[in-house]
Formats: sequence, structure tokens, C-alpha cells
Amino acid sequence: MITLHNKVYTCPVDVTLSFIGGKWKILILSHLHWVEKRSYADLRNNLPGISEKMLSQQLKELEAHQLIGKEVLSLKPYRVEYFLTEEAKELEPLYELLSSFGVKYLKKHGIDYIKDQELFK
Amino acid sequence: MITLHNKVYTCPVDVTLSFIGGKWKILILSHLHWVEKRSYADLRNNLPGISEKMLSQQLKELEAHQLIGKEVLSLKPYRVEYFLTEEAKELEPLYELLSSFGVKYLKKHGIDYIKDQELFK
DNA sequence: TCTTGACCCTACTTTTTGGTAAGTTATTGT
DNA sequence: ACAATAACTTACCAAAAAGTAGGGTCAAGA
Repeated sequence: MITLHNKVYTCPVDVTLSFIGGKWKILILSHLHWVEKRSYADLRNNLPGISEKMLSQQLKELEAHQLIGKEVLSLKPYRVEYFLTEEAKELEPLYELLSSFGVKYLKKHGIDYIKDQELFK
Repeated sequence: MITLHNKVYTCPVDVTLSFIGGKWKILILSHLHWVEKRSYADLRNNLPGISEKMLSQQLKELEAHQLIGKEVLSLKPYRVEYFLTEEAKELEPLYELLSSFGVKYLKKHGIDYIKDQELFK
């Protein structure tokens, strides 16, 4: 049992999961790990099904936990770019593993997913 | 977009997360990765806060997805043992990474968590 | 015999999470 | 001038996940 910031965690894994748990966070992180472009719209377009509410909410939380950074490119027309922080980059083997596990599973079920293609369409 | 078994997934990572997402699954898996003993009661005792309902529900789902196996040791007094399948063992770097990330984070916040100790008490 | 512990299941409620739909500011393109 | 796009926010509502509280069997131990 670990107590931190008034919350109780089972173990360190539990602590980590509190940052990257939920339906979208790992997806966003792994997305930023793979795709060069990373504006708000890029993310939205590549995460089919995410609502704007969810996207900005999750981005905000990831930012608060220092897993992503945000560079403001211009203010007058407000333009930003999101990127992984060094901390989130430590988790890169995770994105790779989760992906290859998924690809392998899909293959077993007759779906051939080629990573290098124009995805998410 | 991937369609499998009438569900739609964003990408392979999403597929994988459908098996190990939620509040308890990764915790259970990483537990089975570290602790030798793995009866129902062992798991319950080492996952403080989990309800029996959640535990058996999650175990059932993990079993259905072939991430854990269950050996029935005896029937008359019903005794079982849970263990990771080969598939779940492919995810072992994940348990390690999530844990070390958590340990590191805790250290930054003044908590020194020693993995080899009698944990979860 | 009475209790305890292992190994569950079920109905019900609460909390958390996610989705819908709409609105905002500002700019570029037609 | 008007529509479209970027980058959001907010209020409200539905669904999913999780928690509560109980129930049940069987066997060993006090």
C-alpha cells in the first residue's frame, strides 16, 4: 500500500496506471510516438471516435502529469503542437509492445495490419 | 480502423488494451508475474481494495482471453492456482516497465519502494 | 458443533467515464 | 460576406465500470 497525494495505490504499477489508464491516454501517447504531425487536429483525425471533449480533456491531464508537452506555434491564429516528454519516452517500449501484441493477435484472427501504411482511415 | 468480432478498434494498441484495460487486469497480471503463490486468496490478499466480485470477474475475463490459466488442484475442497499463459508472458516487459516507472516516480516524490520486501501490506 | 477460510455468485447502487451537442475566437479561403 | 477550419470549452446525459452487501458450498480446525 502506497499513499501519495491523498490517494492509495496497491503497488508501483498502480501508480503508473493512474497516469496512463483510461480509454484514450495510451492511444494518444502511442500516437505521438509514431506520427510526426501532432497538432490537435492531427490527433483528432487519427483517433477515430474520440470527441473533442475527450481529446482536450485527456491532453490536459497528460500535460498535467508531464507526459506530453505543448508548443504554442502562434497565438493570433492559435496553433499548437503536442509532443512526448522525456518521461513519456521512457515508456516507448510499452507502445511498441502493445502494438506488436495487437498486430500478432489480429494476424491470428486473419487480419493483416501493416503498420507502415496510411492508417486509421 | 479495425473491425473484429463486431467491435471497432482504432489501432492494434487499442486491440491489446481491450484485453488488459480496466482498473485491475494489469495489476493481476503483474502480480502473477512476480509472486509465486497464486491461489485466489493470494491474489485477494495482495490486491488490497479489490472486491471478490471484481477479482473473480476479472479472472474470468483474463481466462477467456487466454492471458491466464487456472489449474484445479482439488475439487472436494475446491482449490485452484492461477498462472500466466505464454501469451501473457509476452507482455512481461510491460509489467517491468510499468513498475520501474512507478518506482522512479515514487522516488521523485520521496517514497522509497523496495521491490523485494514483503509488499502490499 | 461452531467458526473460519477458500472460492466463488448475484442483485443492486454508486461512481466514473465517456458521449452529444452546442458555443467561442480567430483566420484563411471563396 | 460567408463558409470552413483550428483549437478549444461547457452543460447535460447515458453507459460502463466498479463498489456494497449479501448469499452459497465444502472441509478443516477448535
